[in-house]
Amino acid sequence: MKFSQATDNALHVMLYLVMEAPDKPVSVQILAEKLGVSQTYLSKMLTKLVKAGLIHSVSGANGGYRLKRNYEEISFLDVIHAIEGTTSLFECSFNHGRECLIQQVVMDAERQMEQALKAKTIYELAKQMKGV
Amino acid sequence: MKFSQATDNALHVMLYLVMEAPDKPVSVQILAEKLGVSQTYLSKMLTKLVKAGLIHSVSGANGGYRLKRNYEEISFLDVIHAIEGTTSLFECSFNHGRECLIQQVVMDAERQMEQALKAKTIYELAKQMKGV
DNA sequence: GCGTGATTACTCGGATACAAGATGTCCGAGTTTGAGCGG
DNA sequence: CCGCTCAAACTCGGACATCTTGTATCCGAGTAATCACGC
Repeated sequence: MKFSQATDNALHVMLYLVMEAPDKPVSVQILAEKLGVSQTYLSKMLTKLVKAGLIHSVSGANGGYRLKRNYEEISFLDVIHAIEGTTSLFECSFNHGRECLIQQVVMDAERQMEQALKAKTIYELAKQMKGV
Repeated sequence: MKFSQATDNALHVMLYLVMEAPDKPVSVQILAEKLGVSQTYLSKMLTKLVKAGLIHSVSGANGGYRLKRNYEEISFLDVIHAIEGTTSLFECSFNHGRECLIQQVVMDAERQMEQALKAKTIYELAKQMKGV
């Protein structure tokens, strides 16, 4: 159980967009270059971010990916859910009559983590970095 | 990113041992039967639990697996770490000069979850279930 | 009756196979911009 | 100077290849308890 590389990339892309180009579309080419990963793979993640409604895709010449209007509100959890999916991290595979108490304990802990990720926005982090 | 089936099994095995046989060794055969999984696969997880120091293995006839003395103190986190490993869930793969703030945010959230898992013991849950 | 050896019931660990998911690449189709060309 | 066409620069999405990891099985080696046998 680990966060995937894709999540790592997605978070860095979002941070880059927020810091460097909150209003202009940026091509995959440039984003991939900045991160040092392949264009085609990065585009997979960007597609997921688009489907999750975090960014827009602008097709055609001078196109690329652009943040949506409400980019200040995008949290870490939003990005992570877009890439990793929103299903619970733990699912009991046994069907012992009552609800599984083990599952409840683990899911409670999971919610703790999600709450922390939800509280922190990309925008907040960007401001913090510019301040440095 | 999900908790593995193995973790699910391990937690249930531990709960079973604490509830039903805190002092006697139980063979893999019986444990596997109770959970409805294969013996050979379950033994892999038990081996990990042994290496993590959570249980003992008793070889020979009438052998099996037995809890260690301090079984009241075993937390969910102990079991999960034994199976999943203790490495951090998130590692930034870019080496931008300074430390990665993204990583710090995610790791902070991770620690929140771990703290919740550390606070809950298997023994506590067993008492709770017997009370029902 | 007592010791010795064989049998039995276990764990332990390595080798292996298989499936799923993450990672990574390639290419054809659609879309918009902008430049070039002809009237 | 205006409008039309065409090429270029993009994204989009599917098909595919590869690698790692989780899941699962099998089997031989080692170990402890128990039973049988012989003295």
